[in-house]
Amino acid sequence: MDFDIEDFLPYLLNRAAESSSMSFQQIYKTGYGMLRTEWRVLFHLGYYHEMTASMICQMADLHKTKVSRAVSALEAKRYITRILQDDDRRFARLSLTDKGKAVYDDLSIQAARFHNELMRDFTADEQRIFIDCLRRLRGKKGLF
Amino acid sequence: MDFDIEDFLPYLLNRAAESSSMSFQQIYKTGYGMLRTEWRVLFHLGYYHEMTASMICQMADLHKTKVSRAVSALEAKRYITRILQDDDRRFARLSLTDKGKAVYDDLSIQAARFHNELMRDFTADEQRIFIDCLRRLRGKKGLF
DNA sequence: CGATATTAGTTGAAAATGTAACTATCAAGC
DNA sequence: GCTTGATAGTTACATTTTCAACTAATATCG
Repeated sequence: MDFDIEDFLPYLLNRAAESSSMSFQQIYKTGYGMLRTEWRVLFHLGYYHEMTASMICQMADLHKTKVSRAVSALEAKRYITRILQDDDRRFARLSLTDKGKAVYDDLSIQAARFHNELMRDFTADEQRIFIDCLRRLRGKKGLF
Repeated sequence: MDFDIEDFLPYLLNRAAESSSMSFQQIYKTGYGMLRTEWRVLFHLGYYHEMTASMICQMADLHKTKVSRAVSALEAKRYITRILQDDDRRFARLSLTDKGKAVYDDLSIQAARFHNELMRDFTADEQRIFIDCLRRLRGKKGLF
């Protein structure tokens, strides 16, 4: 039950997350002037094709104000469009423009390469367990 | 080489990190009015007893401005003291006050409990591999 | 139908962070 | 000892994030 600073899970996770995110950030930041949240929104739309802002909030664990601002920024860059849903005009269906799709295509290839690069040092078993642990952890909330 | 959004490592790491950090944040935030960086600085000092700000920067992967501000905040709360080093007055040796030590003692117990709670669902093997992967990842930089 | 409650999303102000320029102290070379 | 160059840490300013209040549209209940 002793506290070992170097093994404290939230700390380890944060450092690993920051370290990997900062590296990859170079690509979408210098390449396309996007912030992390914008990249997140973009790849959700690239992957799931059409979503509302609140769906993105839920799936990506992002606050609605962050998504709202990211969506505005992406719209200003002409990477996405919003179309108000006719039967419920509170919703806006978001999707990528051709330009946004091209950016997604480029970045998703680089993301896959980056991911594989990060994983390269791990054995297949390690990779499987690692990813599995992360997924199981992701959903855990409100323990304390 | 396909891009699977749900397995993209930086994304998984970020969500797991955020999820666990937000939970634990409740404790030091509501209990002691600290921010995440302050908690990080505090536990480094509690664990390593005496450090300079730049040592903390290095070990905790924190920018010096963040540490500088956290140190000021902790000092204002009377959790730490700084003593200028006599032979090199650029350095300040940071250490916990009794009050700070008490806070650390409390929080480190809760941190250990929290950590174990998070780990509980994993087998011993999974835990070992998981932690090991995180540690190995933490150091990786500048791949891209 | 009309009042109230929800839900989607936006906006403004305050807090936090990142960047870059700064001060202060020490080290090295001449 | 004086100039130049590092290093520790701070501060000012711009960007980003967070929090709370807000608008607009729909749902619910009498």
